[in-house]
Amino acid sequence: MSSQDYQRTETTGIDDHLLAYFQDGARVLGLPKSVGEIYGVLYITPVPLTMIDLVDRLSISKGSASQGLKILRNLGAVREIDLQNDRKTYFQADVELKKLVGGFIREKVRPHLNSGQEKLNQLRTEAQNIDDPELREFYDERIHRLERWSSKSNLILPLLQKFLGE
Amino acid sequence: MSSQDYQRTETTGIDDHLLAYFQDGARVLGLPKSVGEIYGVLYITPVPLTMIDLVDRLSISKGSASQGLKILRNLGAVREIDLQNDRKTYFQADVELKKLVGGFIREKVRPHLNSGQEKLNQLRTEAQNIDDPELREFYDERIHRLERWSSKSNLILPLLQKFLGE
DNA sequence: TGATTAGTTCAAAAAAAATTGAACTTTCGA
DNA sequence: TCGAAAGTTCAATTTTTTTTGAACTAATCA
Repeated sequence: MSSQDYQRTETTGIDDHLLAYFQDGARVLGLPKSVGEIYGVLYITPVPLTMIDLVDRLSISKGSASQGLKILRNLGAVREIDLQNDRKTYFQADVELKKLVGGFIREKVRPHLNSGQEKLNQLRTEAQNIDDPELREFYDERIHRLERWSSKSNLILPLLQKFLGE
Repeated sequence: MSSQDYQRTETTGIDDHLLAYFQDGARVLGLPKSVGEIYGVLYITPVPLTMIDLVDRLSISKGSASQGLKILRNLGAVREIDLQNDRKTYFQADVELKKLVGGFIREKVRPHLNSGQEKLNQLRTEAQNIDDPELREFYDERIHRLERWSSKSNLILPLLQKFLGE
């Protein structure tokens, strides 16, 4: 069964609502709407689809589809399928959220946490150069709070990942 | 000690890096940069500040400051202080992250989860109208996965809140 | 009361982010 | 080896979000 053969029938109402669901989901994660839509269509389609299928179905440009699929692949939300005797690449949603959660943490959360930690280190160094002891102490305390928060987040991420990834 | 009296001295380097830190933090939470900056300045200033102090310090418009403070107040990230014999309202950062985390979940996360759950209910209803039994089963299974995910998120939010709110 | 300052609101401008589409590369088949 | 289809890239455009600034309300004081 190829992506052309699969005919959709009475599912238009569902599809609209499903797309809205995934558009919203993308927003929450800070991803472009189109990325949510692409994942949505793949999620609800029983057969793998090509990029062109997505372009047709969603009326988006090849550029968007290509970019969106790249993002989804990097997140691990979408699987690539190469068939022999077929030049096209087919895509399928990874419905296990394990990978998606992991990918999101890896791509979107960790980098921010890490750069944040670096910035805190800089701040700590600079705070040492404050002459006024009272003010220095104040800064130290505030920076310390941020460091605690930062390490707490680092601590909780793997747990979150374990819990959410069924 | 009023907001005018408090003179900053050798903290310019720190302040730049601190602002960068909070700008980034705002981005992560999907908030405007200026909101992060406002919170940042309040966070690192030992005395409460007025809106005009923030306008001056950050070179932003009154409109931005007013809007930003509104957002921060709604999140519970910032406290309002009214002094008698003083028409101005002073603002202070709530450095306990408890409230900020709570506010963020309440204002930004919950609404999405709730509207998502509504959308899922609709989807479930619509799926019942699919004639083809095989296709219906497929949709049912996929929707069920989303429901599981949704309730899992609902379950974890209070825990997250408890853990992160020192 | 009128002048002055604090603060809000919102339409318009500016900035940022997403999307398009055309030019390009690669791959396969005839 | 050529042509056609798949897929990528990126400058230009469109859309969305944020910020500004001017007009407004409200409160204080002389």
